[in-house]
Amino acid sequence: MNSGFAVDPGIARIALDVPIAPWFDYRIGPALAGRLAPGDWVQVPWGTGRRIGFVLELCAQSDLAPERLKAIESRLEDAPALPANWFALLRFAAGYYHRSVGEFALLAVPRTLRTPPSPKARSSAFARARRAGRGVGGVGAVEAHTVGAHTVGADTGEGGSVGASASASAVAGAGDPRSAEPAVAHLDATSAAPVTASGRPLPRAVASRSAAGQPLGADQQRVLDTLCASQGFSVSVLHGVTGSGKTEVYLRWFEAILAARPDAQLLLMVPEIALTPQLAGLVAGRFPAQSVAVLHSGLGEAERARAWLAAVEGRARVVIGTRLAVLTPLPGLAAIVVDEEHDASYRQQDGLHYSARDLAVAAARECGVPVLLGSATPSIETWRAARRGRYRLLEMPSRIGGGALPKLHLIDMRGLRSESALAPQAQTAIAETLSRGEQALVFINRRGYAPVLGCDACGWLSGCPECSAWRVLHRAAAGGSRPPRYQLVCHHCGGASPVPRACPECGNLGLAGLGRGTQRLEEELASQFPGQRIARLDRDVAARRGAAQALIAAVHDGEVDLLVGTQMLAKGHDFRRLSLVVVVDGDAGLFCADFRAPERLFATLMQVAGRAGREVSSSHVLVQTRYPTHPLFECLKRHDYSGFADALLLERREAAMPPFAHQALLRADAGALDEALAFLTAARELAEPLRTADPEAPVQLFDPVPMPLARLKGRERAQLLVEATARPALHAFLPHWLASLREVKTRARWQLEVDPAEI
DNA sequence: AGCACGCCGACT
DNA sequence: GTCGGCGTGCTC
Repeated sequence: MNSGFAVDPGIARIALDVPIAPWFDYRIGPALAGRLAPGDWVQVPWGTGRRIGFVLELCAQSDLAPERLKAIESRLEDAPALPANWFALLRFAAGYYHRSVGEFALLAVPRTLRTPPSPKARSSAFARARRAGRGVGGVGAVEAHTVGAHTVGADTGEGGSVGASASASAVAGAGDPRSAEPAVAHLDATSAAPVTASGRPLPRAVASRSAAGQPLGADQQRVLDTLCASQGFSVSVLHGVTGSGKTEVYLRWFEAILAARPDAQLLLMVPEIALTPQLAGLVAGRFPAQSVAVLHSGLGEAERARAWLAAVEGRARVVIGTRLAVLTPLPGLAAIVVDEEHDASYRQQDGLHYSARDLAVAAARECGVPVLLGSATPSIETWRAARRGRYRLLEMPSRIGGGALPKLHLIDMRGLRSESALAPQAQTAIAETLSRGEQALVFINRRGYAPVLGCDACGWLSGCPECSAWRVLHRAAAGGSRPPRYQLVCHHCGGASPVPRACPECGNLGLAGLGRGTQRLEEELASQFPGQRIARLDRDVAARRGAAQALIAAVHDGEVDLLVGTQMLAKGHDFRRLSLVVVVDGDAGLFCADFRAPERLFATLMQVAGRAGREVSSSHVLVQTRYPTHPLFECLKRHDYSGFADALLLERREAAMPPFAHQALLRADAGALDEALAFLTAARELAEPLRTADPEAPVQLFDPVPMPLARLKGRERAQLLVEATARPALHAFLPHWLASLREVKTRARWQLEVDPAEI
């Protein structure tokens, strides 16, 4: 500012959860003049109602005519202050994903706290959430579900034997907040040397001691020492095999930071809701329960508001959460861990698209703190950054306690004509495993009874009327002795229909389910292995609250011999008596159109293989495949993620595909495919004068095409891929393009996705 | 995105 | 005669 005159900030730019503009200008009335600052929460009139938003900045003038501006109604006096580093993150997110700050800001705020209070409410939503939080602790919701020692101690996969056995005693206290000893209190006073937010190196003595009291393995200690020496912003990748004890490293690092700086806040991000209760239970056992806050979409509104406020007001030391948690304002943020960083659930797919993993790195940068990305199979983007030296690579190549990784065998399914889902070798292996009193897991990534119902006379198949997909044959829960009932369910729109008595095309009565899913596999196994206790876990089973937890507990208690399930089983659970894993369809996605499919398959197989043998003497993984010579399996057999990823990077570089190209996807949907395609064609033409502006860094646009799942919920969908070899070129092009797209008159709905996951 | 208004079919 | 379907249009 070179003006000698004070600017009269008569206008406030307000962030609102409305996607039509990056901010909205409001007049500051006399009552609020001089009392408003960026970061303040305000209530403003909006249309016929009112909304809650934040002050982004104050200014003297608006682009809008003064008579179109409304005045701010009030400032929310008891709302928490929002840290500046949070706004920096929001600005980055809004710029990167080309959305408004308000959309990201208000997405992160629990609904109860951003809903204008009804006139009859006696106290504010903030006051209520604070009252509820006092004395109960942020982790309250977790304790209620996971006090049982078997559930908590045994389920946290990466804890490995160190973490798991340690938690058995720690968690006994976690159920009762009064007896949960604060882990940091055990650390000696000399360790309390204060460090700044960016952190001076911590004494080794601090890092190697913890409430768990068991020594770390050499790999773990080396990684921990490196992490504790981190100063300021840095990105580390913890590449550790399943069972190498990554969780224990995270917790020791957090303990060390808190010992040096008791007011620090740590963010632990986890991929799935299913994993949070177990992990939260473990963490609550290691830190004072009242200082742990859990944030995921499965929480009730009140619980969420309470945990969020505890985090925002700095009362929570450790915040555990799923992807949404990355947008939580944390005034004392000192470090971030992204566990299973490759996991697809870090990507928000519908509505506002973002990668929570990437935003975690951005948040760390904005706050000047270290971030750790942990995985047994890092994403290819992360792996490349590590290979280039942009991220620091930390390796934990072996299981703790010298445990052996499972031995992997391929079963060649070519020429095998069997009614059974399992090859004879697999059946024999299961029988032998069960006879030794050990457990076996059969993995099939397809839920339901059969993927499609078909007519054997005319070839009719059970298509979904709303989507370009088959309706899957599902067996409804059998009621007592009644025969099982079936229905057809679309896995995309959720639409269900009764199974027709006869073929709707030709009237033939011979309708049959084609192929198999978890339900049919369970049925087959029951007849092949009579007398064995068989359990199934998939999304249908887990839909009932508490069912998944109960089933997992039963497996741990040895009440299950044979386990059938989908992806859900592959994540995090550490089944110590499990010595055999059979993958029914090891080829799923191997030749899929999506170029990321092999990466996902490798991660899934590696993960499901990792379930086996953490406590048995030897364990085996059998992968049934029709392509036993595929190089992916060669790497998998050697547990050689690096080799696989390096080869993949080479391929991607030659094909100029991500991460060597940067992409954005314009998606449109309409009642008719032509409408969606017409919009995208117009969009492509509008891009022409913009993309040639800089011939040195070209942006390339492909032809508009129908999406792989062209029809969804009755809407026809199409997409247009935009690609550039340099990210700045792409991001320079997009704002101009988006501005011109907003002028297009179309009935199609559209949205831009930066760094699309699937193409 | 919400949430209004507005114009046409099956119910108390 | 109303309730309610979702098409269109606006929000600082």
